[in-house]
Amino acid sequence: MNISDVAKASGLPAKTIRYYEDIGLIQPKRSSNGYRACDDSDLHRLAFIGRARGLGFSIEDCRELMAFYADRDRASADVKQLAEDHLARIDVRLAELRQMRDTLAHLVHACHGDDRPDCPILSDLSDGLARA
Amino acid sequence: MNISDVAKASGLPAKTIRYYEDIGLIQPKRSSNGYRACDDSDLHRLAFIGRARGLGFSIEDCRELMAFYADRDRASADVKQLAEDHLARIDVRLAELRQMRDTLAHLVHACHGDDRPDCPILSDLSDGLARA
DNA sequence: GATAAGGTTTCCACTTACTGGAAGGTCAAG
DNA sequence: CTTGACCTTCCAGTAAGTGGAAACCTTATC
Repeated sequence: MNISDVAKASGLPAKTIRYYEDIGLIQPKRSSNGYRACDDSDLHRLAFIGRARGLGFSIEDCRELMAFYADRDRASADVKQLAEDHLARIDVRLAELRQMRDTLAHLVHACHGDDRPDCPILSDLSDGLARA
Repeated sequence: MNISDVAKASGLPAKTIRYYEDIGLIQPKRSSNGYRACDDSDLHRLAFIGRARGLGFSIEDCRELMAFYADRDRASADVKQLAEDHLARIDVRLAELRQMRDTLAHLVHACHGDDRPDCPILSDLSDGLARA
């Protein structure tokens, strides 16, 4: 398969696939013309990475997950630990975002949004009175 | 005020304040020794930026918000529009994160996390069966 | 006056995970 | 034989800082 075929099959942009090769996530063979010749295992790895990235795992996490996947003898506890750490980071980020959203929604609601210049959003940013 | 004083007062790292000057968000005067001599208006601007960043506004948004703030005649509708757009982006991000979190939590829960190699997390990443 | 500690300056590099674009080689069709 | 669609590499840029080096300034102490 040429790169655009794998791109279609994996759902990843060709550019991204080249990048993943650059950073050593895949090592596809090359055809005599220099084109990447991806096989099913390359596609499988890319799909794996795509799904892990879709769950928010970092590239380094993906590297580790793939190493875990390749090591048929590793303990599932190791994988679970990695996933739990990631989950905890997501929860932190979620809490932050919810807080932002609530404050922002409150401010947006308070702003009448008409032709007049008076604006509670700017007032709040300016004087730092964050009324929840 | 020297930079460390403003850092303390604004809650921003000195490095960040220098960076904000680099990109033109503030233009503090200089003392004869070359040190930045920040006045209250610099501090006010930094605090404003810090709060806007805390609400997740991008630097470019901050630039615009400060322009709005400086323009006493702009319509509050303009500010509200900017904030609403930002709120909408946050909502999208929140929905994505929640989806990630739910899928991930499900997988973590399904993984027994012991010494054995069998692991639903890796299985899912590998075969792409995302059972919600 | 010397020295040491601590604050400040600039500048350069690095981070994450790509993405865009340029210059050029390859392939299949007509 | 040319056209268009692929493909290649390499360089640069993104967001928003952060880390560190080398050098200058200030203040206190000896």
